[in-house]
Amino acid sequence: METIEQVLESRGIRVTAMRMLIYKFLAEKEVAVTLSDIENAFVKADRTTLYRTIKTFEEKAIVHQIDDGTGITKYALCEQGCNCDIKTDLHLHFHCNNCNETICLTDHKIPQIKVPDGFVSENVNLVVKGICDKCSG
Amino acid sequence: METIEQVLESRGIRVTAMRMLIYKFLAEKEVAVTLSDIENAFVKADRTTLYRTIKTFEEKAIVHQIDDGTGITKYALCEQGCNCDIKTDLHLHFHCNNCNETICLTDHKIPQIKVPDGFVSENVNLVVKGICDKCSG
DNA sequence: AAACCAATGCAATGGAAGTGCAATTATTAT
DNA sequence: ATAATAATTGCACTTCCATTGCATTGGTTT
Repeated sequence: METIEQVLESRGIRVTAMRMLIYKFLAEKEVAVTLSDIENAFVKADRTTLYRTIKTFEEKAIVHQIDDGTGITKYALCEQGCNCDIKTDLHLHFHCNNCNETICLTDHKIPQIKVPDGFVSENVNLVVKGICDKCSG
Repeated sequence: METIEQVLESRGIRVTAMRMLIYKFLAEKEVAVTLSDIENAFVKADRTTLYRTIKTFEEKAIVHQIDDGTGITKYALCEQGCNCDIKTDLHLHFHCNNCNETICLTDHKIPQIKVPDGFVSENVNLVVKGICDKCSG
């Protein structure tokens, strides 16, 4: 089991208290979070710091960005099996229309999508919307 | 062949000069357009009018909204075969990373996506990113 | 023609994303 | 250990898109 420090260091991210807290916050969350979510969790910290921390995490490929169609970008930790640094990685996310939460279905791979002749597919963003398991129960 | 007036009236949209112009503009475009695109095409009209016109079109299901991940929502006419009013309709859009344009691939159907037990799929948003036919030539 | 309702224009607001710069903190070299 | 250096954080500000309230215009109906 890797510690948070080890995770950060192994990706070339300098360890700070703030970064460890934010990483911990993300790790505890089951769902993708917005910048506002993080802001609300760390009211003492500045928005810019939180913003740039997430951007750093994103650059170093320990979080990935999710566009679930709500208009607000969300972020989630890259789990085992999530190859966010690989361009051709296929993301599958589920957005609940009831509780408005977005979760990563990392173990659900996306089938190959055929595109017309002349088109080159580099990346696929797939968001399934509906009712999640908690809300449908 | 339906006239623009007929299209609008059949959906319960009152016909105005502005609305006909905007509809015509959308019909002539091959790609999905942003609100700014429409603004630039109709500099004499007010942004609010254009905005609300698009929203009206959207409510009446003659245009659909596209979130291609650029952060700016785009709109496109619902073509034949596009059942935007039907919840389970599967949208497939292609976003070109080179020219930044987004087009609807209405004739390309999306394979059924399996979701875990307890999840109910109502809608799927699928955006393929890459290089379009014009840019790859 | 009067009354009514929808459509349009103007002004302003809100929210999220992003940037420049100063201040602070951590790291490295002497 | 201390000075020099580099990275991180906080504050203020800006930009851009989306959205709303209200007054005004224009078209319909009686």
